[in-house]
Amino acid sequence: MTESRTDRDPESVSRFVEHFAAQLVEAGMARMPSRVFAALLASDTGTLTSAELGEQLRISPAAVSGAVRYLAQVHMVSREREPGSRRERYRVHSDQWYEALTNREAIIKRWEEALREGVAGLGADTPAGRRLAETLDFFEFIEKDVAEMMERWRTYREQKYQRP
Amino acid sequence: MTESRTDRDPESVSRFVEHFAAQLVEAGMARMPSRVFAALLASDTGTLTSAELGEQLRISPAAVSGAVRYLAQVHMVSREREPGSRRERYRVHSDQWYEALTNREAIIKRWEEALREGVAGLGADTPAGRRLAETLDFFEFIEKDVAEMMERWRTYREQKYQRP
DNA sequence: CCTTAACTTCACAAATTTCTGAAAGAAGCG
DNA sequence: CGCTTCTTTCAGAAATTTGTGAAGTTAAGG
Repeated sequence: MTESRTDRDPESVSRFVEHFAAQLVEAGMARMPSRVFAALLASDTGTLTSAELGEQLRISPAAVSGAVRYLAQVHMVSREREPGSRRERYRVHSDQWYEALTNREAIIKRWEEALREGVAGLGADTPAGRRLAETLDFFEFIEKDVAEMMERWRTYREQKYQRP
Repeated sequence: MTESRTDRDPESVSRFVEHFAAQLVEAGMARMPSRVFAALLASDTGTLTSAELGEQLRISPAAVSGAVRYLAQVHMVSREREPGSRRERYRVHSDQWYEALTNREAIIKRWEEALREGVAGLGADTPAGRRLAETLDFFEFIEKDVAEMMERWRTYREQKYQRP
């Protein structure tokens, strides 16, 4: 007998969720957001309600709330309201995943700003100032290049998955 | 009167160090490694001894040791022994900076592995399995592209700074 | 309107991380 | 070889972070 979509092996799901979340944690993301994101990735529809997340991950509504607030802020998850209900659903779009990566831009921008101030403060003609300037140069270079890379990915993806 | 290289305005140095370190912390790096790295970036020669770091940042030798152990592990700093001394010097090469970024490869590799297992466990023909597969596809794509990007940077840099 | 389901916020307890001082461990130099 | 200087390790105190229960807020549905 073939399994319906709703009773997929919870064991397999949980194994993936915890394993993938562990990798995200190792990369610096907090635990609850990592677990919630992984659970959404592994869901059938790409959406889960707050209650489903709490039950599946064995965490309190408060923990779900905190995790989702963070994920929404960095654009890895979006929130939807089911019409005619007070349930909220959280959704992962497969393409938000890399938009989130692009959002590293904001971080890099601040690094660049700090470096610029450093060059000014220490003097562009000092050894340290030159080092900072070259570092800044590197960030400016990759920033531009990353944008182009994302463009290439979009092209590749549209062509491969026939879905703009 | 013009300042010698050794008595640059400590105020400016400190301002840059703490400001830049704060940005690194925000990006997920621990505080001491962030401060130590920033101090090295802002040093004249790109090298500092353990004692100099401790004094400048007002931290214990133990803290320096821990921070440097981490930085060396992720290849953001290398250790050198001054010949004929038991002093150790820590150095930041301007090009280790981006080699460290490349080291993100290791992290991405583990993500890919976890995703592959997920696809296998959930079934490549399920909605969730397809979502994971596309995410995996994305990582494989950018992994290749990042390598090429670093190559372009090296070329650009050599040409601009006349220093292979 | 009032009730009730659902999410959020808040204060706190628990767990974890961070940094230090003290002691132990290398390595130059006489 | 032993003294001295520098670095590392380790146990623990202090600070921070994390997750919870409980109270508070919002909005659907009668």
